[in-house]
Amino acid sequence: MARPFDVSAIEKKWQARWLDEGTYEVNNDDGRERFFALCMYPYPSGAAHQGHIRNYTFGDLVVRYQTMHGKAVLSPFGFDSFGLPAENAAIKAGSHPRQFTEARMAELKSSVQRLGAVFDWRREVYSHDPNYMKWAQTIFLAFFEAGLAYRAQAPVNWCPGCHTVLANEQVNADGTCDRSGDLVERRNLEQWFFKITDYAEELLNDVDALDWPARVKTMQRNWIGRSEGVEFDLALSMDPSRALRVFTTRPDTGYGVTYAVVAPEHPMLFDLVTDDERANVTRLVERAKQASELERTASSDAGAGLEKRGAFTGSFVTNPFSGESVPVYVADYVLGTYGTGAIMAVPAEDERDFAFARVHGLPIIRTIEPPAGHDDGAYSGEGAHINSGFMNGMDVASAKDAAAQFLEKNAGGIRKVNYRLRDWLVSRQRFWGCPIPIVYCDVDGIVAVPLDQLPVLAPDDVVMDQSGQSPLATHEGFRNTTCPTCGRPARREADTMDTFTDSSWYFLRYADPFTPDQAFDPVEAAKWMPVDQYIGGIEHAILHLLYARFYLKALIDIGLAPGLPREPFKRLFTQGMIRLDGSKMSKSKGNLIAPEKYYDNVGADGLRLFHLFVGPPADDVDWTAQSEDVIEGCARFLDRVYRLGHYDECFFHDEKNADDDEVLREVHRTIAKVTDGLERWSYNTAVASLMELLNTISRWARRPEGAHRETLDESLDLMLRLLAPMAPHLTAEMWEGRHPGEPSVHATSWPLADPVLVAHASVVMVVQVNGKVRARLDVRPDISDEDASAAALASPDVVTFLRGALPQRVVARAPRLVNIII
RNA sequence: GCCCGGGUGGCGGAAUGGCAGACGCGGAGGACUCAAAAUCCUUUGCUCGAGAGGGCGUGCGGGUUCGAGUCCCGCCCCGGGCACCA
Repeated sequence: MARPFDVSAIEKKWQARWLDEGTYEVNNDDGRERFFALCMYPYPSGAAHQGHIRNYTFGDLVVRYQTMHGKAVLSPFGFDSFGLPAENAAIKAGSHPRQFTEARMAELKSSVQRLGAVFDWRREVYSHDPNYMKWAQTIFLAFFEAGLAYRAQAPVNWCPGCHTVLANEQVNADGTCDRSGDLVERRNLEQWFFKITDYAEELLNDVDALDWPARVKTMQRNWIGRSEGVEFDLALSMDPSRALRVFTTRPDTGYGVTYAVVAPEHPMLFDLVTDDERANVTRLVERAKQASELERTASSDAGAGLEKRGAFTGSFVTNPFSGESVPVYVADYVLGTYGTGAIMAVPAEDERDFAFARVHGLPIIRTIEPPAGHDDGAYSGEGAHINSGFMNGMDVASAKDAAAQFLEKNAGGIRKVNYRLRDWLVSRQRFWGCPIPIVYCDVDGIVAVPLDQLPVLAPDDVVMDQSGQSPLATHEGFRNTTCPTCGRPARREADTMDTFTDSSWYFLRYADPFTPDQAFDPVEAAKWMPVDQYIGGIEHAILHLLYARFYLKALIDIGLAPGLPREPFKRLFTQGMIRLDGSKMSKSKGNLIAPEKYYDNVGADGLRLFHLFVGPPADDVDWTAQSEDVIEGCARFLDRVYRLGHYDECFFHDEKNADDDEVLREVHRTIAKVTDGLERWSYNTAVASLMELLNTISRWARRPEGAHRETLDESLDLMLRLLAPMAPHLTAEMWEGRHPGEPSVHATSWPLADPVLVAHASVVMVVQVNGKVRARLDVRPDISDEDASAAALASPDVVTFLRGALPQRVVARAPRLVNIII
């Protein structure tokens, strides 16, 4: 489309100026009120895609808006530059992931600059910068010192597609890899973990106070999964001196325990198995070991396959409530990693136990009277206890308490809180990540690399063959070293850290990237933290946001971040994703609509306006054939702003009159609406009210009788200031033309609505008869209910409509409405 | 199965319990033009009516209220998250 101004020239001019003049650089000693605005650390996948554009459009609006409020706004940029795609691409191309990554970084950087998003580029940080790695490794070692990083053998998730282990958080519910979609395998490996479970309680409690979207908070709470219950002993019937320890959240249903179950991984399992049952049990355990999570959880509902998936051990334990002997089974529906890895089974009140009991012909004893009409299945709701000795008649809560006391007295019971959250597995058998700075010595064991030898950098000549072994393990020059403690030959750790470790503290480095001798100076970081507004995708609702919260708490506790707030992100906004044909638009799906094609035509301002206007920022956007038209519509709006600003077809008169005043009032109402819209993330309506204002001003100034020139200028200036955070290039250019030699529009303050002007001189009052609109009257905004009713009843339309009928009742809500009931 | 969202014109979407459909896209008609593009103007929920005007309309069924897209109860459908966590 033909544009009335040179889009490219204007945009290039201002982008260069913001960059060259360091307009959006802020120093840590800035005296203004501070605001930390942050978009999530992007993975450099190449030129920005629409998701990035959306993210930085919102982020840049916040930066410019808060700056216009007189604040020192920290707006940093950097790259989450380690990661698998670069390594895989490098393997394919026979190059080094660094080359690949840095080329993609340059592309992404140039396309966010092309959008006109402004940053303090002096603070740029990227994960594979040796200077960043040094501090990443220092933090790892500090965690190690403090016992927060440890090495353990554990059944872990192995992704055959990614050739590495994954954290629990990276495995989907169906047992597939979050990244590659491959079915994840279980392997028993020795790996590094971070003790995030130490923080489960605090991570859960602190969620409450966060100004985050409710659903993200819920997802975090669910992921942590706190449950209160009792851990106690089930004594072996044959040998009461030994016991099976179990955890339950429903001790009140103890009289209904008709069997017990241990997980296939349970350490006591083979003590319990009798000779007769050994073959069956072994078969089940072998199968469970090899089964993927998917297979193990697949047929959960129907009850199909349950028979195969459980076996009698031959042993019995005593139900401490009833004193009866009940059989012990092994079944893979019980997890080795949760609670004690063993449960008391109550089929009447637990669906899973019920399904298993049905298949294996185990007795079912109700301990809670189900409500009338309940089928014969498990009932886990409220109700009075039956068949429960001392608990008969009690409700669930009091029975739980009574049962807990009973178990404390008679079965070694203790009340316990369990969490679903597991420790964070951070080892990755890949090359393109930050090496774990550890050395293994036959004499001294696991030894930290001395701080003055950091960073540990991977050599460049490593073969990345995806054999499943860490690429670094095959590089003898890297692998062989000497023990820092005893000097004898030793071997380096060959795994790298999960890249989520990099994104767990980058915001702290942003706050103080200048300190040479530590990751960040806590005094400097405290000046900016917490992040006032964090913006990113919903896909990070659990992983990144949970890890980063953990990191900050841990850093404070081990003394690396004294004085910092314990939560990193005060406010979070999660933008909707962009979909094309129903699926998420992403590089990996290959369904990108590149922003470049719009830059030359509608320009960055037009594209930004589209993302602001197309719908609520939190909602997903469906990219359709219509999107192109809407983008053009946004550009058309900017063209009209430009033409009006140059008085195309405008006429003028000298004496200010009531029409002119009314337009100025509309301008002030728009200030109020736009401000409100920007504050509550209703960007689409903020843009809409500016469009409306443009229509109003434009119609007024182009009437033959014309507009008052000074009022028009005042209105245009205010409109440009409101539009400045949304369409920064055009508004900067127009402002410069209208105010040569004065500070830029972005250096002006955010307009304040004058409450006197916002108030309406007269308002339209609706008159209803029986709830239907029958008349509209102009009234003063401060009209009383009585006067409003009188005016309504006197209005000719109403009189005609009533035709003498007598009002039964008149409801007045002055000045908005009067409803006459007949 | 459980927990969140959501369901409004042809489309994206607006609406502190008070004029449903702001704003934009698309459509129709018109002005300008030799013509087109661009621009501007008018119009645009459905329906009955020549018109004035009327009726109906926010997934479905009830309810509260003078008044419900909005609140309550019961459903249906769509999207997302979680799902043997004892």
